[in-house]
Amino acid sequence: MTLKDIAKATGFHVSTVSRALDQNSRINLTEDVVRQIRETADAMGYRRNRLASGLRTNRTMTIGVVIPDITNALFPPIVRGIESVMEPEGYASIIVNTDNVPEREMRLVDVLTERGVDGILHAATLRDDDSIQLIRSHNVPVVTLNRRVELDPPVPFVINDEALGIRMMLAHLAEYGHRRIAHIAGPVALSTGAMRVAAFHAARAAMGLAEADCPLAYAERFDEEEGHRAAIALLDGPTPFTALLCANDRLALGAIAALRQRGLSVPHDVSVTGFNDLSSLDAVTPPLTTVRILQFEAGEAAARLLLALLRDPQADIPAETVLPVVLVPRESVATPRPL
Amino acid sequence: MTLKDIAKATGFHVSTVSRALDQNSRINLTEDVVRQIRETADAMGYRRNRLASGLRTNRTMTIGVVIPDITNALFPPIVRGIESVMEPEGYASIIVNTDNVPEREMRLVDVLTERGVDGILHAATLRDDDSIQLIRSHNVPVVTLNRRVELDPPVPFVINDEALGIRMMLAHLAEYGHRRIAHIAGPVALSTGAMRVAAFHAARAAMGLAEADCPLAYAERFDEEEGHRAAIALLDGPTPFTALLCANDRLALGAIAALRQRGLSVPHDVSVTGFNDLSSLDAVTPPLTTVRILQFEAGEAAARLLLALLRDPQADIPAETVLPVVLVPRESVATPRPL
DNA sequence: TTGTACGCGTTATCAC
DNA sequence: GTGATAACGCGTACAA
Repeated sequence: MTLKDIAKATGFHVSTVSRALDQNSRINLTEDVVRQIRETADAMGYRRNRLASGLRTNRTMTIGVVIPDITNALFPPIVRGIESVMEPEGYASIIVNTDNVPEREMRLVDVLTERGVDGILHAATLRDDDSIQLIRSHNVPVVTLNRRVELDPPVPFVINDEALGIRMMLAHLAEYGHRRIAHIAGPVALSTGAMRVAAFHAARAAMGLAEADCPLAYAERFDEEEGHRAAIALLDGPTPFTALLCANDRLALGAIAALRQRGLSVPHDVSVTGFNDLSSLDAVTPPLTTVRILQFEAGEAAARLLLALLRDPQADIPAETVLPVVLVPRESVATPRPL
Repeated sequence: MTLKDIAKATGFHVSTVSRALDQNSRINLTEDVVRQIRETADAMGYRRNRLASGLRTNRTMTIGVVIPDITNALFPPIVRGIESVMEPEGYASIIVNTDNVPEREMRLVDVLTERGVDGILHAATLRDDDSIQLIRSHNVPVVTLNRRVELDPPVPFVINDEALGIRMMLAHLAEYGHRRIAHIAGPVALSTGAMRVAAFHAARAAMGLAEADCPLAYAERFDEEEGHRAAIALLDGPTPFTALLCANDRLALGAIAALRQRGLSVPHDVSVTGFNDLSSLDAVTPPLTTVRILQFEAGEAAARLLLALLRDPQADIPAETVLPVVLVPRESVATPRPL
């Protein structure tokens, strides 16, 4: 079923049929002709060939979504948020997983641009990321979300209020009486890791906690294994602590496992906190005190920004969107036991 | 950068360039010409336009992946399994979420076929599913996974050994001494729900447990809310039970919440079991006894089947692939307390 | 071994 | 208002 078939069936010319089937050009046609063409097109089950259309218009009505790993519970809600905005507008999404490997990222961006995606939503960017440059060199609009990239000219981004989250959590721990608060920082190559550890330093200083009392360990990935390793490193370090503020939930889960291995109870011996509020964290033991971020909404917001760019590449869209976060107090924090 | 540009730069004709850049037709060309063309193509950064290529060949090197909901932890590993096979072969995936709504399913299949996907992996099929017929009417190869559809001619599928899983779990409970075992069945519109409840009946009878001692409740969706509702219904029913075998993990989680609300302890008052072994189920309280299925491997297997079909639509591939399951005993099962 | 010519399905831009 | 034509980039039967 092609335009040609409909043309033959109705007796009109292909171009007339094309116009009748297009919302915009339809205005130049007699209402009667439009109706007739559309009816037989429907009857014959005509469906526009998006490849041919894209070849002609340079628009595929497809976007690329770049994420680190869909099995990480952080990302599926983001993907659904994106879909909830893009799908009603007629856009489909090609999703690729980078595993935070730069080479993979570059190749996958190639995969996307080869298929002529109209734009890219990038939730896997590193702070210094060549793939963004690559995308730009193809003149493909891009918005990052969850993380940001530091580049000139700037890339519009949608992130969470990392600083506020860390501040609230630190204040929460202080309220319980903690003065010796350790931090497991995330990878500094990611904006989330970097921003959270910077916020930790700033908030700690502002609250008058001594730097010497608040030891730090850096995780190389945002996962349980690294959380475990970093917690052990802190426990084996010279500085005692009563609370452990982790840069995300998975680090916290790993840290809790490590503390238990060392015979420490959470929260009675050490309080532990996370960040993100992955689902079913209320079912773990103890239910984890954490910071809730807006995953679905981040996807929505970024998609809306991209949509504006797709309609008009010169559109003046906000460069920075920072979504609010909420403290979720549960049971992994208690009053400190005297050291 | 098009073939035309390379042709101009090298002095050869477009078709010669096209051939030089294609693995298969290259054999007809002088080695020297091929080298020269490929070198300048590389230097000029040529990349084949997959749209134009697809328009010509009817192959987009893109497949469609239909799942119910990516935020359901069951599916991300499946998606990665698919990707692990398809991506190295040059295929990209368009992923769509049906939410188990038939109308949505139909529209999303349209989205996929419009974009000319070469094949579809369908993990969201209903037992009686019109979207599969729709796919077939477009002559697009399809393999279902996780679930199966009952259609003639049959659609190749990759599923888990549901019957074995249920049998093993029932035997496990019986070993602990349970004779009064309730079942929360999944939606019978899904092959997983139907096969598990059928297996429950068969295994129960084979083990000599009285049907009257083993009450049933049907969930309308595989989620916590329905698990909760069904558990309450069983508790309010006339038949007492000491164990509750749930058709999947999420139903079990909901059921445990319901039991607790009624002041019952798991596993001391009632043993509860799940199916699937979603990640971090070992972190919940109590750690859930369940059946582990091979999610990633299911994705891999289905992708390999589809790949065979993409190479040769007439390929003789196995109609049924049943992956092994493993019982994972944890702490949600104990010896029954006398009624 | 290389070049010619055409068509895939659509749409933009003419002319009438 | 409608029709004719060309072009998007590529692949391939056919000719040379």
